[in-house]
Amino acid sequence: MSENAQETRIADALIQVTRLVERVFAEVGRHCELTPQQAQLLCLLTDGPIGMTDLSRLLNLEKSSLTGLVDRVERRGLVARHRDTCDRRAWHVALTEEGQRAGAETHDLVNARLEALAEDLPASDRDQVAAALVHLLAAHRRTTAD
Amino acid sequence: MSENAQETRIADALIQVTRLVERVFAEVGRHCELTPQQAQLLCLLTDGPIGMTDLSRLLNLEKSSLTGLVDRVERRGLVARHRDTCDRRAWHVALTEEGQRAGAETHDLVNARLEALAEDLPASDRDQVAAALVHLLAAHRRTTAD
DNA sequence: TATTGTTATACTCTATAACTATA
DNA sequence: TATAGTTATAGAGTATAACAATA
Repeated sequence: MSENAQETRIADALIQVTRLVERVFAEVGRHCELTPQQAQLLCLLTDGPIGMTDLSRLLNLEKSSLTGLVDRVERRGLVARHRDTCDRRAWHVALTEEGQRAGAETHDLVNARLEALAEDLPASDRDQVAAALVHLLAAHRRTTAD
Repeated sequence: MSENAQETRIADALIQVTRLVERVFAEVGRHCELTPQQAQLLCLLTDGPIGMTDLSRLLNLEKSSLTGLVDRVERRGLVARHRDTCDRRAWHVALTEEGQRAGAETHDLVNARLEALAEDLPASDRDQVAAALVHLLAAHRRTTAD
């Protein structure tokens, strides 16, 4: 019974954290003149080019939805599509020079905001949350890998 | 340096958790024939009626955006607007009888999915994550209260 | 005057279905 | 046949600005 209450608290906390992160992306995005979705896309691409199929999986988007999102950001000159050298059907999405700047700024601001929240925690807690969240994500991956 | 890496891991983990929760709402919503946003709204309302201003704060939405969201769900007969007895400008949004069913099902499914992830954690970790997340959220509230 | 909520408008976001090109 | 990505379409979601009604 008390165990159940514990679990409910986790679900609630996860949902609230989600709204917090969404808000951070919205606010940082607005500061950079990006929609939340565009901000997320640019953040992902700061690690390097990603193929459309991988992107749609990472962002939980149908391929056609991603096409539109990439179109709009490409129209603004922030990303470019490059043909895959091995598979002529596939494309990689990469940041342009201007996109690098916007992406880096967005990425840094988002991380700074999220890290600032964690900074408030005792160092031991910080490690534990990170580890536990990673554990949680791994649990999900195992579930969906079925 | 290693501390910084730790913090970065938290930010990344929070972002990935966010995408996971978004996905859960999308999948559960689809199962209930609701959009992710409608599913979230109905989940919130399972605790009882909420005023428009409070809802817009809880969902991070401009008032006008919320008006549209509530309109669409009201058109489907899942919620109804009721005048505030004290303030004639204000309205409360409440689930209809049909909305109760949809909201309860959505709420239960979402919580079950999220709790299932946590179940995989050792009980001690579970408590710690919940506590730490709550701490994180409190840190944010303190920040925005300025 | 300030607050609550709506309307009007113009986008962006998104999924579904049908399609093209390549593997 | 299967996969990578696009196009067409329709609707949902969202913010901004201007507004109405009430406090």
